[in-house]
Amino acid sequence: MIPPSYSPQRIESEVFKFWKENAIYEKVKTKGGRKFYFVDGPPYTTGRIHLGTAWNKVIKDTVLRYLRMNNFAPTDTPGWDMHGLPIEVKVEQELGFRNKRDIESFGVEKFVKKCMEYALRNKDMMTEQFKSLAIWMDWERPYMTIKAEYMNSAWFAIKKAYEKGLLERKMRVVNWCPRCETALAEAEVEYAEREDPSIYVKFRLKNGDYVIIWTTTPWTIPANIAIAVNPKLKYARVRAYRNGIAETVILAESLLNVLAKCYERWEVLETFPGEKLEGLEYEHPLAEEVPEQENFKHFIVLADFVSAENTGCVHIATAHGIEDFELGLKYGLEVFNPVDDRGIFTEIAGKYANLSIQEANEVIIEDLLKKDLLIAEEKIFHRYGHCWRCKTPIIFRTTEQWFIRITDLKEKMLEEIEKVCWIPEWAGSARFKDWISNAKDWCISRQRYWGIPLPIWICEKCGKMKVVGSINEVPWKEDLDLHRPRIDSVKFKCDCGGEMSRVKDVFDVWFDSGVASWGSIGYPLKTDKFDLWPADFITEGHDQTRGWFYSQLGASIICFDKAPYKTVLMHGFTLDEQGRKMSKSLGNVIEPEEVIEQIGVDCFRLYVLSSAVWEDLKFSWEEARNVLRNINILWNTIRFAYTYMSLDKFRPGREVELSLEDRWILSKLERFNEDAVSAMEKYHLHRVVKAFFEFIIEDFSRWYIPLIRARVWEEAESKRKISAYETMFRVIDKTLRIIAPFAPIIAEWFYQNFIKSFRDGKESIFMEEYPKPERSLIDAELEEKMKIAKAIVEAGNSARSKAKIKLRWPLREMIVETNIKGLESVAEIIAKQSNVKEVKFIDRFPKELIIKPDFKKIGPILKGRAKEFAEYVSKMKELPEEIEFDGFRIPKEYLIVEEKIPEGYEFAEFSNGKVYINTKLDENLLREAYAREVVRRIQQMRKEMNLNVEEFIVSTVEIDPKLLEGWIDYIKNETRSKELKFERAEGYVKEWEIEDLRVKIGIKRWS
RNA sequence: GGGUCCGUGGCUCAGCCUGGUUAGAGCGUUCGCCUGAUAAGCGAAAGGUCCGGGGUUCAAACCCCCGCGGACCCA
Repeated sequence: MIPPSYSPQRIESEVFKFWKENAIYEKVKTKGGRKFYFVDGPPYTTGRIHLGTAWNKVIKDTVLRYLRMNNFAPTDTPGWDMHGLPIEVKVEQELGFRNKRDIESFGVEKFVKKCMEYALRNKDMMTEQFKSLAIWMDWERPYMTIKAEYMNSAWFAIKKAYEKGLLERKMRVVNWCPRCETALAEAEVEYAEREDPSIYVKFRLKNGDYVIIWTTTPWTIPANIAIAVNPKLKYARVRAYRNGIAETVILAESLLNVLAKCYERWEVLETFPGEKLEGLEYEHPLAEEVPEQENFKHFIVLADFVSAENTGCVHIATAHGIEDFELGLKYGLEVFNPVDDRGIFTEIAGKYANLSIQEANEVIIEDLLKKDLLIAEEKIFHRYGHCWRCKTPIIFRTTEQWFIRITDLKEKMLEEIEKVCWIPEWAGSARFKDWISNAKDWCISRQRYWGIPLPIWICEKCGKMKVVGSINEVPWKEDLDLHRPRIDSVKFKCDCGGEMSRVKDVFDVWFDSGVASWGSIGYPLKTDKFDLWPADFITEGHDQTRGWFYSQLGASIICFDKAPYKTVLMHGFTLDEQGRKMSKSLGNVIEPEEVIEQIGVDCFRLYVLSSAVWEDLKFSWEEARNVLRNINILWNTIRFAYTYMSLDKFRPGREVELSLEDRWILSKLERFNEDAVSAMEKYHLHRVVKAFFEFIIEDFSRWYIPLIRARVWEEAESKRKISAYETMFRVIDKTLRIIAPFAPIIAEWFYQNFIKSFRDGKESIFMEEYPKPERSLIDAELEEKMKIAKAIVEAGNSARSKAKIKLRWPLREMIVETNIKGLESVAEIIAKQSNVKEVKFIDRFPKELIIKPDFKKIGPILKGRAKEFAEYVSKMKELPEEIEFDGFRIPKEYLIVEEKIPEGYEFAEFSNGKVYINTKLDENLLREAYAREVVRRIQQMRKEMNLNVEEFIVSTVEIDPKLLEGWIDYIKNETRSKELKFERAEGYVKEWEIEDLRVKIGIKRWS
């Protein structure tokens, strides 16, 4: 039985139950023989999936189901990314911790355990959410980045890097979070608007002149080592006056206006290129406050990166800026870093010791002011980097970190991405290429707890280094857990006799997922599945350009000199209806559950799969509900077919005589099939969804079913009827299989409840093969003709609506004026759908022309005789090239020509011509019209009485029987009336108005 | 500041790669129709500077260049 209306929740629970009880997933999983290696990009275990994560997995599931139906047995191990700062921060919040000291005193072991529990709990919650989206993956056996086997895969990679000389420890400026007290990767820095001080400071040269610098980080001045100017830029030496006192200052010539912030007037003494300033020595502005600074020489250096902004002179603190540091390497400048891990000044900062950088900002500004070195103090709003987890503004600090020399691998990486198939193409050729070209060495060390420990041991005595590439080198065999702090207790003997201890750091969490292409199959600990590598297919959002696409490529080049994936589908982001990011602070987050509750899993899937995969998806409730409406139509069409087929105990496979519309819909079906398959080859999932809706709504529901209605209502067994069943069955059967990967629940449900009521089948639709198009059934010419027929019917409707004649009223004739030939074959269809008795096709419908002069044009020529001329031309039946009128020669351009529609006709245009309908109703037509009006009303009353479709009735109609002469049998037949009497209405009685007649109709059950 | 993508009726989008009838859908609006798929369905109408400007071309929503706006990534 097919219930009258589509209830997603109801069929979901039935199908989920069916799948579970019969272990369908397990059976389908092992069905195919062809190998396919898919790697799931592991979602981070935040605890809740959001719209984007849901979309991501739906894409994956659709592809996997498609592959399985094509006899592949794709790997479908789901992954979980479970380490890292985000979880540490969450756990810290739960425990009310403020900093690392709190963790240390709580105990690292307990803390790590908490993190693990938290990650596992979240993983379980998210698993349930994914399952409810009908995602068929191997949920019982996921890969997890926290498992020893997986961590081993990361160690393997780092060992490889070490062996290839790609691992190095070096002093570098890194993004540093003073709250989390750790280095951050580029990818972990989030930019946001922020207010900072903006100050202009005078630095006194040894010769007494001043150089003016600008900075938004006063706290970096204690670490100042140099001033940089651009060698090519023009600088000016200026005498500037303030309160009558003059001093000499230097800054970029084009930026002299800055002086107005402090000086009343000034005069330029000389100008010169920046290179002239090189080597000039100056006094550190806070020399007294920071005595350590006495140890350094301060002088002006040259740098191309200095631009003509602010003052054109840049204060350089080698410890606090990437460019500063690099410049320092070039000039051999000292690195003076007075700020500790927490962002607090150390003892060497002199006066500022123990102040945080924020506190120091104020004190420093005050000191500069006191020393009369501050030219101006302002505020600035600018974009500034923040820690992605705790939102603390990051600082730049020079620290010793572990790096992978990506810069050495760039060439190879660029070469390898050329071999990858990117969808869309520009994801690789433009976006990813750009990112790699700009890639810097990868800082892989983090000074944290919850992560894969760096497997690097260093001898405390001789400094020798040992990189452990395998879990097998760890002395314990049981209860294998490589996490901190236990791993920290492992020591190795050095050749020199000393003891080697592990470097305390853990891996950047991006490194974890970077090894997924072999970590997910347990390599190198297990080798049985490694022949699958590299991945045939992966798909993630475009944010993963810098993330997983990149980390995987880097790690893979290190280990295997080869890209870890063959095809990458890059999908978009989910945004809100206005195209904004969904975020808690904006309050515009839409939960997947919310959507599913409203429209169901299938509609959710079809909705997210309906827009171009690589484009951002602006979530719209309106559109989402529209999908539900469309699926409802699918439901109704199948229910329509089911009602009659089951009434007639239909079995497919009987001899048929296909009529025109049958052949047409089958042609459309095969075309849909072909489009679906070719779209899937390119992973253009959205094209399949679009084609599906177009086929079902436009072709099947709106056109085919109305055309065959009369055929399926026939009482007797007829070939015409069977052919319609046969056709519908084929359409539904194939369509369900085509769409099954996208809308698995409804497809399975109809497979069980519709398809299998009429033919034998497999246990599940997912054991069926994906349909292959039968191109021989595609008939382009027929499709074209039908398209025109549709257009003609629509034009006819339009003409009717102009003439205000209802479709229910039959018309004598329709005249189609067109130069298209061969439409006779669709004449019957047009006639039926337009409710006209006859359709004629002609090249030219004879019409009277109304010819009028264009008075604006002839007026000036003919003057007073224009009226006479108008009368003359109005009698003309045709339009000549030229008219001779009383000695004038009037070209046809001076005339306006209108076509007069013959009396009793109305018309409308269509793509290839015009459609005229004869609007005159003769007696016969009128009687038929009345008959149909009566039928319509009796049907309405039958419905109101809740009569069964097959039940017979007795009808009584209070109307002059002459009005229905010749149509009595028709009425009886249509309404299943055993008797039709023209007398006092009885039974269920209703009074109706048919045009201007009042008619009482009564019906009652026949017994 | 740089890279990539996107910009088409009130809204959501197709078309663009491969230039060529009158730029298509759906939603919404207005008017109507249909009726045993029916707590559905269908049609018609109104509504478009195809972001703006330049170029190439016989011809540009489509190809090229320069702007503007948005998203993502980077600086």
